[in-house]
Amino acid sequence: MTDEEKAKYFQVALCSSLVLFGFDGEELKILVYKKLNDPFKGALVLPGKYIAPTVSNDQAIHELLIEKIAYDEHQTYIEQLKAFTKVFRNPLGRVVNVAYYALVKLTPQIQEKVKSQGGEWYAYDRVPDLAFDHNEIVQYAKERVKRRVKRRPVGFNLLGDEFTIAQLQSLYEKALNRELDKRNFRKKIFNSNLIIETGNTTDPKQHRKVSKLYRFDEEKYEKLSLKGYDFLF
Amino acid sequence: MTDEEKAKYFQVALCSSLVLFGFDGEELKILVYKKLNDPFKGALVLPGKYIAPTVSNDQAIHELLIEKIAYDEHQTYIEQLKAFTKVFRNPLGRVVNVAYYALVKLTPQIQEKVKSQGGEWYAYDRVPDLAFDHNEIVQYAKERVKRRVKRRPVGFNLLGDEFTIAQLQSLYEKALNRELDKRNFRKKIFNSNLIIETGNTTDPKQHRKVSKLYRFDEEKYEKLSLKGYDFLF
DNA sequence: GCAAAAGTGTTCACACTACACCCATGG
DNA sequence: CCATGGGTGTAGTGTGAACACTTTTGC
Repeated sequence: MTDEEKAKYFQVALCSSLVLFGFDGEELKILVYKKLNDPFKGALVLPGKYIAPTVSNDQAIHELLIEKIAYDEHQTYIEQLKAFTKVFRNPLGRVVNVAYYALVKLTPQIQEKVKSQGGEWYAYDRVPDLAFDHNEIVQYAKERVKRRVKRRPVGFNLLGDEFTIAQLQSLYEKALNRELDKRNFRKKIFNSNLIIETGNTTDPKQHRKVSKLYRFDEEKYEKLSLKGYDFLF
Repeated sequence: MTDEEKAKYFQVALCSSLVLFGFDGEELKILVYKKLNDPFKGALVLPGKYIAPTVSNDQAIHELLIEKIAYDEHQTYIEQLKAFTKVFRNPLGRVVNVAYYALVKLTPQIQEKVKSQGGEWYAYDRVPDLAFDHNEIVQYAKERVKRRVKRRPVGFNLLGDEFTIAQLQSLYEKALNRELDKRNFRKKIFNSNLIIETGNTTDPKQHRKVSKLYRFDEEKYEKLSLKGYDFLF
């Protein structure tokens, strides 16, 4: 490649946006911010950042998650969505957005950190209009999550170490956007053998009736997934 | 963003590589080229090109397909795979590769065009080592195609307007990389109701016994897919 | 005693699997 | 007449969907 060609091609900027899904045991939510500077000052956008040529996208997303929610990387599922590449998606010039999504459990710590950063959570199906092409990114992320949840047990990243079957079901209902039958749900989950009873129960003061707590059997899943096992749903 | 920041960020180059799957009725193949200039002169690579900041990726892929195979865009399935973004994937500098894959039927015209361009087809499971991170891209593409073929009738793009059930089955066997039972295959395909008998048959001179030709019912598929219908397999 | 949430089985329909033989034709 | 490839049916198994009542306990 000649110097001239290099000058022609090497003038694109890179950024990454993140569709962060948080589950608080009740609602599945998406994180957005109000933009503090131009372009689109005041508009709502996904968390994101520009990426210097020397920085990897993974590194950038990692930094973004630290900065915005002080996350625990071992309990967070992250995956690239795809590149959003329209020529005029950003008024500053050609900016390619390599979008990601992540799934986290909403702990009080995260809630606080997000608040201090000016972030706002919106229910999964009530995300307002966003600037740039971020509506499209959110739409794409939702579809991806729906599919993933059906075929891989990614949902467990949205729950704590221990959870009740009811919480798990509620999560699946939110992500799949439809109601599920309690008995069928339990059957399916227990048949998968990927859930282990921990022996603990919920705090009897919080609910009428205590319920058993379970955890996800990661080891067994690793083994199964090596054999090309598909979850279910 | 200050001018300084702009200078810092706007120095990435964009390229797109294409994993082109071709089916000739027998074998499912992938197209590669021998690289004519540095870096990696002489190595095998996927077809691809650098993308100027003013050109969209879709446009670039379109041009690439025209240039390499003179394709018919209405009979070709194209989809973005994802962005490959490693910092040091290209010795020239930071180059983000937004990879695509496409599915085409190998007509004699395409075969000829490819030959004249110096392209070579390799059987799906016998693609040799490629330069850059193209092995990884091919691997990713194969997995994507396998999944797509299971859930959406994309396979039909690899066949002509009319095809026999045997051809269709052979294609599925190649893409899924396993053998299928003839009777079960026919049952599944006909139950989907997405296949229409055209009334024509294969040329009696070519085979011992003529067989019926079918075509894909695109209209019906459009309707079904709006309702969230998943193909099968 | 009642509201709220946990927990539990059965039946039916459908889809997937495995499996073997006859037919038409060209050579 | 035989080699090639097209075409066909059944039985068994497993999975998904629909559906209602009992138990516990805080108030």
